[in-house]
Amino acid sequence: MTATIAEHIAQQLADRILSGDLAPGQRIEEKTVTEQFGVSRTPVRDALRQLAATGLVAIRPHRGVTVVDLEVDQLSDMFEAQAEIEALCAQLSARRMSAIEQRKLQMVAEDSEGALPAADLARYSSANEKLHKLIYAGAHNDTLEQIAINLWNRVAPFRRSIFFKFGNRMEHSFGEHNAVVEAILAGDEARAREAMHAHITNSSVNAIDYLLQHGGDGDKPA
Amino acid sequence: MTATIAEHIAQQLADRILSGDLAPGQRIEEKTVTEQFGVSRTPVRDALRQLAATGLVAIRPHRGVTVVDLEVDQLSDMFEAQAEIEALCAQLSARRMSAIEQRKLQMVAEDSEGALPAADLARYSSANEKLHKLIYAGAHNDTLEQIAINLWNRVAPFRRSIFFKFGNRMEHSFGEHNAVVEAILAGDEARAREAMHAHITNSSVNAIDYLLQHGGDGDKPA
DNA sequence: ACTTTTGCAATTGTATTCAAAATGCACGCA
DNA sequence: TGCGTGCATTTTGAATACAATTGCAAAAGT
Repeated sequence: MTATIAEHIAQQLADRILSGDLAPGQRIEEKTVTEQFGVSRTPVRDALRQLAATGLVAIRPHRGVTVVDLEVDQLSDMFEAQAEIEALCAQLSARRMSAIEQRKLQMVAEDSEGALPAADLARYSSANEKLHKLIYAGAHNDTLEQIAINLWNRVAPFRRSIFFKFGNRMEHSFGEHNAVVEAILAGDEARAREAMHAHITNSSVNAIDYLLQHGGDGDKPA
Repeated sequence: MTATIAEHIAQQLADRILSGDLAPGQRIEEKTVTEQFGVSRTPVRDALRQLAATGLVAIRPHRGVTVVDLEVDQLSDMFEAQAEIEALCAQLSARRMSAIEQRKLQMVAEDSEGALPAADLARYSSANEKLHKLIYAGAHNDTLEQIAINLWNRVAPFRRSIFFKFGNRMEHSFGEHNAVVEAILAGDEARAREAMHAHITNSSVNAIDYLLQHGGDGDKPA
């Protein structure tokens, strides 16, 4: 159960960042984390270094740790990169997915459809993440999968806060997903690539617009 | 000038890994590093965590730190990912490079040509790295650039040891570079993409072959 | 009243100490 | 003679203590 305290803390903090519990721009003091987990500063510092490396937090010497808060143009870069990377994963998935993987993809797509009538955002969001990660894995390239997951995590805090503000986005998203899934199941690499590229690009537009309106700052408390 | 000791150590260790001074698979003991730099274990540990996050070293709980030594199939994945990522960078470079960036690219290409007659591997290797990194930067996407640099660093120790064993590879490499550069200068996205993809793939073949012959192990001392 | 400077408090960076896990070796036994 | 168990050493993980840098605030000077 206990790999190492530092690892455990890193995992917990990452979850809290991804879930939005810790908002972009928010400060993370070592002392606070220390008290919350009842451990010394050493494993906390280790954990924070790990998170910094994944890009979830930023550490500035003598100035402390903050949850990354991206400028609009940085986020644009990240969205573009994600569009390209995911498009690539979709293409490779169309080429390499096994029958079992394809079936799983179908099942998740169908599950997400079930969330539409009830406008169940939480359920759709969960299925959405599963679907994308299946496509990462379907590319059958661990390096690429890691890159894709990392990108996903880094933009997650921003996409999430936006996704819940544009309800109608869910239906569009579903339609785009279907296009991607169909292309993958048909083994049509080019179409899978294009469909995924369009999907990520579309879903990015809302996020960018939203951030432009709100001055690039996240939903910080004070 | 003094950012922080940990950062400094991380930089130094990274250099030693990339230069091949620390070979893949080699163990890195905290105590040793401690003595070499004349500091305590804390900043050394910080540095090692940073390196672990970039993928240059592997840390296994209670078992110490080693320079990453990849299995053949892991390395294959990495080469494939690199081919795709660099191809993407080349494509975007063809689309977005400024006149100044294009000129720099030309200059580096010409410089690398100067290394051919003398079979100056060190000089060619240096120009080679510059050329690739110019293309990363030319894509005008910081996220993508970081991903590309990270991939480059991770495979560098393996490419390097191979590059010096296949002298004739240099001329082929130069020819492929020219194809990429020409396509970028012409603004031909598709051709730039394909040319770079072919280039990385070709240069990977030797590395894979070499590693297969030598049992997947690096050039460890003992 | 405003600007500048200086000192204090808080937080991070570094060193040192303590504890726990893992590796290697020796001894004993089959 | 070969293998397994148990102990000792070594090395890493965690906790604590110390130092240095930063940011703010208060006070003094203009």
